[in-house]
Amino acid sequence: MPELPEVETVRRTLEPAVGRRVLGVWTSGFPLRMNQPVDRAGLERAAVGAVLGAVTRHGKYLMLEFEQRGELVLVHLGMTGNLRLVPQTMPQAAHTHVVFSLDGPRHIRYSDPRRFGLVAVAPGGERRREHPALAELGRDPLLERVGGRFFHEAIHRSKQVVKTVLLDQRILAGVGNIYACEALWLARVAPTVRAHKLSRAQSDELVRAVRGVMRHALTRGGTSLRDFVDAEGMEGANAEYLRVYGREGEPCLRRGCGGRIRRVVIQGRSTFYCPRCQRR
DNA sequence: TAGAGCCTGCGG
DNA sequence: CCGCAGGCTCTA
Repeated sequence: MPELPEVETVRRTLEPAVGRRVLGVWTSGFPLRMNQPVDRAGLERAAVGAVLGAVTRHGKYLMLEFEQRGELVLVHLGMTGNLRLVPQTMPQAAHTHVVFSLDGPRHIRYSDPRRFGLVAVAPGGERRREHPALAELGRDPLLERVGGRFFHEAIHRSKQVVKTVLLDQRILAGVGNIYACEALWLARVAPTVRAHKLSRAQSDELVRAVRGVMRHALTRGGTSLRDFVDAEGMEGANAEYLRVYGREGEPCLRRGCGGRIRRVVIQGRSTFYCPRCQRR
């Protein structure tokens, strides 16, 4: 479900919880990503009794940071996860797996029907990269300086196709299937091009496109295709601005192109592009 | 470095 | 019933 713009939207809408004290943690007992059980004792150690100091993000990972504590809570939404700030009295939705009760009228609930997500404890501060999920994360294109030089350097020896490289979280953190397709369309690069074939200029263009489609999506509160909602339960409005994703067989929206959008499978993921205007 | 696997739900 | 889904991880 969520890529960088959606996760950032959740982060922002979670901010009202900053300053609240965590009173308790509840877990469903169901395992999450890779059948890993949620470490309830660890969550209690990291959060209970502490004041939520900040909600930060790197790529698709959210981090709940607590005042006067040495650990943070790491959250990844997988495909269908969501973090909601809801009234304590609201009935618990199906597939709720973690709840942080707060000293205010609302508490934080994590739900995830497919259980591909992650709620875990990681060391705080500079040591956060000791957690395996963060260890190899690449640069966040909206938080860090990422230029064509960096990207070109990272991929110029790769034998992979460019779509695969965009999805590699060790290079750019936060790009997912939708925005990879959208950025490639915007940069006029076919997803099947070998990464090492990209010129420095095309790398510049592609990185700019990644940032562009993400910033734009963020201003719309993210893309809701089926079930994405932010912490307040609001859907994003970006779906109607998608240029290629999900548009197989429809006309290319580039002025004067006249091509038809094709769907191919790359790395097991549906990939949409215009064979007419995206260079291969 | 493909491909399978992890899960549930939805739409055709 | 079948295929497909915004992600990641482990395996051959």
